[in-house]
Amino acid sequence: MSRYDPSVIEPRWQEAWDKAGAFTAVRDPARPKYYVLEMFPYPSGRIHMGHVRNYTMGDVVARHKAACGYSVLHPMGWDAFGMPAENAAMERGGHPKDWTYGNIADMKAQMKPLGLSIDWSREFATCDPEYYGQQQALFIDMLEAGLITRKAAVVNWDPVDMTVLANEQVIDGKGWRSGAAVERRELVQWFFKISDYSEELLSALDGLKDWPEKVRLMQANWIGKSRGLQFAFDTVGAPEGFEALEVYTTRPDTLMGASFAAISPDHPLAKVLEADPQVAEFVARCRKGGTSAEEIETAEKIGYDTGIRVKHPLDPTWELPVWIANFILMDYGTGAIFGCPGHDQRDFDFAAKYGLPIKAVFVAEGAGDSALAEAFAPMKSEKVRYVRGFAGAEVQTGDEGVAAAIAHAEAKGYGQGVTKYRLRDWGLSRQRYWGCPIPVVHCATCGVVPEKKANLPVELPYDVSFDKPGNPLDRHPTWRDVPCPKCGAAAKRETDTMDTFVDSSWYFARFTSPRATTPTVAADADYWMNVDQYIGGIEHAILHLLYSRFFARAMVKTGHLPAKAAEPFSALFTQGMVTHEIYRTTDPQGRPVYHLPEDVIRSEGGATLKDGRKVEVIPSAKMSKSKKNVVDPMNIIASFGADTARWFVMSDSPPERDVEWTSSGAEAAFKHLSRVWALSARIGEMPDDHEGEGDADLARATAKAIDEVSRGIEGFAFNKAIAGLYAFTNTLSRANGSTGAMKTGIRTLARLMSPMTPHLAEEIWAAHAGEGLCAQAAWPKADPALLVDDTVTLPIQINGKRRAEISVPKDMPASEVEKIALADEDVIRFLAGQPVKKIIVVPGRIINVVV
RNA sequence: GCCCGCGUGGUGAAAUGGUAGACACUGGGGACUUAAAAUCCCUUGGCCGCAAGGCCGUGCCGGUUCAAGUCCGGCCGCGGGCACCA
Repeated sequence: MSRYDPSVIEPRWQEAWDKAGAFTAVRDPARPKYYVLEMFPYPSGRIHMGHVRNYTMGDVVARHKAACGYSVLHPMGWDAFGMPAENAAMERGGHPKDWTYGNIADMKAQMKPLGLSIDWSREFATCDPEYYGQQQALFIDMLEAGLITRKAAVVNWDPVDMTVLANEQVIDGKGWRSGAAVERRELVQWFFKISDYSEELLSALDGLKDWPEKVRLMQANWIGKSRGLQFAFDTVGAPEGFEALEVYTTRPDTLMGASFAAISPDHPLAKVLEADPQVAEFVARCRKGGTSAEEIETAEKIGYDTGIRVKHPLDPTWELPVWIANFILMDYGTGAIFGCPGHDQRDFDFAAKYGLPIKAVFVAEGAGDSALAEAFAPMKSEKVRYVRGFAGAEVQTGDEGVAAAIAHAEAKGYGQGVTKYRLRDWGLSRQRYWGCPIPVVHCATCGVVPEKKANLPVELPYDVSFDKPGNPLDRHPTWRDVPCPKCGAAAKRETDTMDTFVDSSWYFARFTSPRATTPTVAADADYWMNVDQYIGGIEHAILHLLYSRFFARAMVKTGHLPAKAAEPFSALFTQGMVTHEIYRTTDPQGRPVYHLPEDVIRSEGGATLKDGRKVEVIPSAKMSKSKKNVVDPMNIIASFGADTARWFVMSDSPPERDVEWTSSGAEAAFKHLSRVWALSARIGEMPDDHEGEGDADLARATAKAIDEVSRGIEGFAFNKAIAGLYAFTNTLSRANGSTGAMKTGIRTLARLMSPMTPHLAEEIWAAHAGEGLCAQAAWPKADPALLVDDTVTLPIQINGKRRAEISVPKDMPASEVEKIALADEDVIRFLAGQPVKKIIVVPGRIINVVV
């Protein structure tokens, strides 16, 4: 008997599939279609275990659906623009384009041996001019449809390198290269008007039944719909034009607890006050640090008393001071608030720091003894007492209290109920080279002019240098100087490029007609859209998926997608991440340096580098290029083959859960596949006339395996499907059935394993006279009659503790079961003559005797 | 800081509110072998017990229920996202 040798088997079958065109997606109106897509990779150059897990999952689904008779589209491409290519150019020289295409070639060479059922004829990279040219066409259509606008936005500014930084490049408030303190600076940029779709993107979440609940919840919170009160304070001592100060609050029920008003450092009033050098200095202090929400909200709260006062809307004699505060965001509401330290933690922290009054409006029952509460008159309520309130208003809490307060304001005429969304417009401008050029020209006379579609793609120039920080397009000698497309006068091309999220917001649509000279083709988009199953990491739960939902709507509006594709992903599965320990040392400047697992020697007590230096081990976290905690699946494939790698990543851990990568399981997976190989060979050597015994049991086990594996795959419980395959393999290898029954068993096993281990499955299929390619054979069906056992074993509990069990025919009436249970000798022993109060019989499940 | 999730043996895990630990990994014991590897068999949550068997056990504290890993309330710990990482 020959040894299981994947290095011989796997290339053979990959060639056979190629030859048969087994995975070429065909638009076949006679068959139902199925579009399965895994989030496409960034071409870092190396695939890692997260990729293997992601693509194997998609491949299992694709192969299973194909076997079930669907016309399957399972494409692959490259999310190829982005900062790492520019960083590589800066660090190692070379060109981002060469680096990227080199990486694509390397990664594709690593993916091919995995034996994925991908239609490679549809492959593209987002940095292909044929792709981004169509993206530029979409941009122009969206601009004309009013979906794009220009406005000022804050960016991270590195004052030494004189360049814009990504949040990732801001470390502890400092630029990653220069080390200079980062500032927030305003820049005029392009925006997609995604906020126009806030309500629709929110309400349509309800229809996404096959999305994980948590992703819908995260998106809903991100969109952040709130109902609140907008009203104007009358000001005292404010500059001209600021006689009123508009504020928005989601807690108008706490209006009587107001102790100050505060405005954002970016508020128009603050800008006027900046004429005062003291204010200017304070505002400059507020601008220190990066733009990320985390940084802004965890920064120490600082404030500046402007000396301006506002009158409380319910009592004109009651004046509140107006502060400028760094924690007020201009992006949300009106950029101005009233502070109620009694009911808001941030306001409380601020008031405590600056000695502002803290007033409670609601006081919990039982807390009434505090000096604070006693100062006010008690009010009626179950849970709270209203201390200071609106004249004549009933005391209410929560949403009802907010609604009552809004109604009160509207009746009295000092404010209106307003619905706001936290969702901001999507800023797409990036001051970087390696992205899709924004196809517009700035003309002194015509203003902003879109490029003519005939001139697309606006291609990136190759002759650029990365020896200076900043965007090389900005200083390119000729690329930016072009005639105005409208008047022909000398004009300048936009040098900002698009956010890479734009590239990934429509690639799924492009896969339906990847070579077309328009972004999409109606017949193809109509047939293939929507994506029936989208698979990717939970880290994309908000941004990528929300942007894609917006883009699909924009493409419907501009005629590039059918209306049904407004929600582009019918079903979503978010796989868990593959995690790994992180290995860190520090450089002489005290900055962290990370090390690849393959460069680290891990031992019982700790870890060292090969040169003996000690390495700090940080607990397992998401595999990321920046932390270098990535493992190379190529080593596993080289030693054990792709089927082992695929089997290993699909077994054990449920796919939605994070899994820590360990090397121990790989060998075990290989051993198991070798056992299956040996089993297949043994059955192949059985004499044709062997009669054996237990064929009926074997048929039952086969049916059970088909059922378990099918349900496992359909329910995204691949680990359970594999558990079923282990059980069936064990049964089959211990069985002594007739030759015919054994062959049926091993053929079924091959068919059931084929989504996970397609090469081994083909080999076994061929050895046991399966017709054609296993990859193109129909999925087996379980005989339902064989799935039900005639007798069931029922546990008997006494007061909820399991004490005995009985075996009864599966359809025995409950009254009979009860009698048998009470006659059981273990039950009699445990009851010890106590009278039975109650007996619960759950048919086919359990019996509980209560005494 | 805000939003979301997760927590079960030595390990990965399983369990429509109904026998907790299926299926594996590791460990232990055995068979085969001159020996080792490979392979096969048994065993493997903890404690008590010669055994039969018993008690305890799903991060912690409480609650609902005939019955809770599962439902509810409160904590603790860990992880993901936070709009210019992809």
